[in-house]
Amino acid sequence: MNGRSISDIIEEFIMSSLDDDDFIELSRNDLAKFFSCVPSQINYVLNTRFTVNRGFVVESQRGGGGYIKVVRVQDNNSNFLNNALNLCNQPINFVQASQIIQNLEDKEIVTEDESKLLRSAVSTKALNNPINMENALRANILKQVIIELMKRNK
Amino acid sequence: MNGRSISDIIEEFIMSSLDDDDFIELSRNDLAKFFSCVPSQINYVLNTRFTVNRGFVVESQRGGGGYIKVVRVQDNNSNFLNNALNLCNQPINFVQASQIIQNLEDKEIVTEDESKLLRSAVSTKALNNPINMENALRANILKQVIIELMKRNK
DNA sequence: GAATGAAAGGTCAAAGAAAGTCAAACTTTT
DNA sequence: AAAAGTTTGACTTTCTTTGACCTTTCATTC
Repeated sequence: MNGRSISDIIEEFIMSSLDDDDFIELSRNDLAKFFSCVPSQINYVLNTRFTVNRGFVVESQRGGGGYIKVVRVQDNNSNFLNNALNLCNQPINFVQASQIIQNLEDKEIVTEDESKLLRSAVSTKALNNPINMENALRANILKQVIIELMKRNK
Repeated sequence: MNGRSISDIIEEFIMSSLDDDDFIELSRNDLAKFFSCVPSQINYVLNTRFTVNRGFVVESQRGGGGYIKVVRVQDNNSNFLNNALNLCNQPINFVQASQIIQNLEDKEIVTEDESKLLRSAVSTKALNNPINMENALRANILKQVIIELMKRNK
């Protein structure tokens, strides 16, 4: 039947909680209790309904005082950004990446400074070596970013 | 608006006590009493929030008349950048990277916008999967950056 | 001047409090 | 019947809170 599932109801609840605001913070456990479901159901709703493609980002923190934050990310350039985002579902070489970044700059979505930063973050140098070594890789990326920053004001 | 745990509140208190000054002296016991927590909670806050990477040094003295002194360390930009660069010669996890970026922002080397970009570029999400696949990885990084950009102008 | 006791602060590990993951079981749609 | 979508719960990870015990320093007292 096309009656609404509990997930649909939770989705609607979160949606209307968001209302005009750009974000909402909620407690996974409380929400689960409120809807008499298991906490992981909240994750299911979040993962299936509040995706980037639908214009949301979810952030969270565990432990005491933990929370889940649902952020709405609609904006004026949403078509262009969504396209770019979809391009990112395939591998992208540096030239392509650089073009994307150039477009961001042309549309004034990022400043020239920022586009330089981004280019350095995805440069071949930054991404050269890794064999499943997240931290080493990250270090390398940051290194490039910092070198770029050193070029600022002389 | 992300501050619900007692640790967050104590952090905020210390931060705002610091305000313009570059150091503040406080009594661990009094603070703990004030916030109705155990004294070691103060240490927890100090250890997790007022770290060197975040630009603080904590000094203390035991015994009668003991105290805890939280000092904001200042450092010129080129020193700081050099230090940061050196840090990048070892693997860096996201928390560490994030602290470095925060410092860049605090020192006004990057804008708040830029620091958000950078954080997203080195986020665990961005660097999660790779097995020596530069392009896929880069795509992933860009994806994160774009998501970040979507948050701009609402 | 050494011994002592109180007054700080320090450490560390266990317990607690969230949230995350993943796969199995179930339901609905095609 | 197969595929797709949903629900559930056991297990994991992360972050915070708490308390018992330790160390250092200062002020007395002998």
